Amino acid sequence: MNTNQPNSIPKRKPGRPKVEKSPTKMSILRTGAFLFMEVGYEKVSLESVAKACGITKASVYYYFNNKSELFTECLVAVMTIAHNATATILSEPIPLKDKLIKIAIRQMSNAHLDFESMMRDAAVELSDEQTENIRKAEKKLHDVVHDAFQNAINSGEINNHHSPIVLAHTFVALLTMKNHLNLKQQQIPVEQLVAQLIEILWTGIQNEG
Amino acid sequence: MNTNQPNSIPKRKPGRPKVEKSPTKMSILRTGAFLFMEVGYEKVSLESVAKACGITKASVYYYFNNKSELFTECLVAVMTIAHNATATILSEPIPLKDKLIKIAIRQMSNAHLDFESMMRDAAVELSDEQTENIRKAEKKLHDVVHDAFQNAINSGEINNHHSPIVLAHTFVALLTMKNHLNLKQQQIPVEQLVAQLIEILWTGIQNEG
Amino acid sequence: MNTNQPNSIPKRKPGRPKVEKSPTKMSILRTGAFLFMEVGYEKVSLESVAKACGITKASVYYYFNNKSELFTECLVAVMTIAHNATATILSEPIPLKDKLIKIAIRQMSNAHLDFESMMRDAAVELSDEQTENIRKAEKKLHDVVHDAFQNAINSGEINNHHSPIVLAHTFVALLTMKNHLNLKQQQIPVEQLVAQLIEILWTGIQNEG
Amino acid sequence: MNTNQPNSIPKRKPGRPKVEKSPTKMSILRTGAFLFMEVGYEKVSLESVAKACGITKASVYYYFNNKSELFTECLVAVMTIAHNATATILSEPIPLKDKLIKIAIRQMSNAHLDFESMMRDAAVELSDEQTENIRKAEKKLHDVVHDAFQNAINSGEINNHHSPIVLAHTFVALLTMKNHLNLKQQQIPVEQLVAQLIEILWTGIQNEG
DNA sequence: AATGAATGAGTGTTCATTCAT
DNA sequence: AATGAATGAACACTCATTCAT
Repeated sequence: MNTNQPNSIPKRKPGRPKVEKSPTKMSILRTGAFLFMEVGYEKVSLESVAKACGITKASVYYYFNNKSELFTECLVAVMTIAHNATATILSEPIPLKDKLIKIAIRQMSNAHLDFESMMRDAAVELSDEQTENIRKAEKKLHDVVHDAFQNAINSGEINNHHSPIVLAHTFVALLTMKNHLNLKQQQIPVEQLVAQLIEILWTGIQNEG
Repeated sequence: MNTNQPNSIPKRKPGRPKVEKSPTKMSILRTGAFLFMEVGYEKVSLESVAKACGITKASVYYYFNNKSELFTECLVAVMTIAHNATATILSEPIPLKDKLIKIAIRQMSNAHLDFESMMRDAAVELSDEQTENIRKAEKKLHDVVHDAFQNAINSGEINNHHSPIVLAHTFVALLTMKNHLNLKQQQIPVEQLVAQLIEILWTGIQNEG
Repeated sequence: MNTNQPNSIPKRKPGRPKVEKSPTKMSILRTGAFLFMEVGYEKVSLESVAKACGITKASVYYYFNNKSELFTECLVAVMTIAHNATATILSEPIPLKDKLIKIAIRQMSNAHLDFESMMRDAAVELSDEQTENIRKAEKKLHDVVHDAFQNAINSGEINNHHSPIVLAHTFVALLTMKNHLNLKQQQIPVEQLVAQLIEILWTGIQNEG
Repeated sequence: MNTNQPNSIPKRKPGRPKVEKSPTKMSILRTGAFLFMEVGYEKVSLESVAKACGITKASVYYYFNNKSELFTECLVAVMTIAHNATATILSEPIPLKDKLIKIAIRQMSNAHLDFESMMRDAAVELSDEQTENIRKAEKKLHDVVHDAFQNAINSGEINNHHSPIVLAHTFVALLTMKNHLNLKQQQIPVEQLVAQLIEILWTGIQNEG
């Protein structure tokens, strides 16, 4: 580009250039996501997020207009990551049952709250648009599981006694069990727990061929 | 009151004595239980409990030392009631599968939060003793289900591929699905949902005899 | 009242009886009124009101649900007092001109902001009902002045060249002049200032009889 | 820049030089003046000024050291403009009464806050020097009115019953009435309102010759 | 010349808790 | 038995101001 051509001087934006994806913003997102998943919407104060990032509350507001907006962006990020990881596993050339086990282990290893509980907690403060955005990200996650069950039904890998919708929800419901069990004394290793859960589910849906 | 005066000996009423707890205290317990189950620990203010009872905040403190104590007593009450109802159903002379369905329908018909989510919400504010008290009440509920599964295994009604502990937890985990599904568009009637869920579980554990 | 009659025991309300017009509440009202009139809505923080009363911010909230409610009650109180004082003066058996002077002196001696400026300041935060309440109290003040001018026109005490509406507003507008003059160096004694102002107004409206 | 190099002597443009102030600074001044007059000192955030100018908050600080300085310069500018306009009208060869009407109409047509209310709003944050600067600009406006009244008294156009100081202030006070009336239901056309107000004032001060 | 980043001080509001009555 | 009064600690959010780039 020739800056000497009088008619087409490409005006370089004045002032300090913006950093691509500000590390501070990323730090807030990561910390927020972790905290929200850990203790829920209400119990996370912006002060705590800031402190965990080593910055000030006001700085959080520099990047996010308010708490519900931060929450939304954090949740969408988490959902997107979970979706990608799940989709990757589902596309592997292994039996569905093994995929389900891998997904369950991964999910349960991430300490986090039950998704619906958290949404209920945040519900009153989220705008319709924000709720929709999170739901959209969540639906993508569900859809990828739903499709996997649908395909398995079509290919005869599992029987067609149950709608893939219910199967997907059942699978997700089982994933929350880790929280139920973890908080009590009986510490069962994740792998073992997953194995048993999937076994139960699988016996109920497998094709007897 | 002078108990020595012959005329004023407080005659102990014959028959089963009424519950000794003052009606006000009972009212607080009932209201608190409902509200806590409805919206969780943090979102229930003592002011709201008082107002719902038609009394003042200070009156709540007259009967309960603090919020966590009220919470504890409410939860223990709820658990005890649920335990009794469950035990009654389990003692009926019908197949285990039908019992599970009856229990599931009853549980899901009571709109309420996921138990574990609520405990996590309240966790930081509960003393160890309070947590233990609630857990004890909850354990009684689980035990009664656990015993039912154990008996079914012993009697051969279901297979012995899975530990009764996991079965009990799986069963309880499935019970929380109502919340997951209800919050979304697809409104499925409780009975139908229960039927499908128990069907899946049952196929996984029934004895093939 | 006979408390022995079993059917009509006048239940004495339980608990600590409420003080008639709580001195604390009165103190808040007085202090708030003074501060609001002195520096306007936004610049008065509830913290400052509380401190001026020797209590805590939370205590202010014990008596008033929020800032706008406190503001409303303060303003209505001020307006009511001003109305009563004005009405009293207007009912005295002296010439209208003298009444106007007395009113003006009283008004100007109370240091306060221009009423409309303050309302504009508070406007965005007041509910429609609150605004209406204040306006109602203000209207009573204006009406009593308006009626006085109307009567004077009817009785021929002043000419009928101007509508009583405009006369009332002109009179009130002149009352705000103290603020304009006071803030500058030229300190003119209130009485002298009032005399000149009313003189100008009066010459414009008196009947030449 | 080396001014010794013969080829780069910055040639001073012939004729009247353009206003030296950068267009950005002028934009800030204009926008600030408008906003301050519209909603007062406190309610104008530097963010809003910047956004209205299409620049950043930090840029405002590049041209003005702080908010009170911006306010001061804005107000002085407004006052100067008002002074010039008023002086122009007063120098026209028409009767004083007509001049007053023209001035009043012009003033009332510019939607803005009462000047004194705004000064009181900003008072605590202005340095003595800043306050003085604004007052000086305002005084020039008052003086030109004051002189007009003085001249009218000297020439016998109006009577000498009132000091020109009070007359000037009375005139200015009447100018604020628009705000008082506009905010209520009775919408009176500016011209009609002005006519009535000046009529009252005029009857009170005219010479009966 | 102009900006992105960051902050400290303050504001309205809520709520569990205490205490004298 | 029940209540009115009062409080301290926390929280979401705003804004003028600073500074390196």
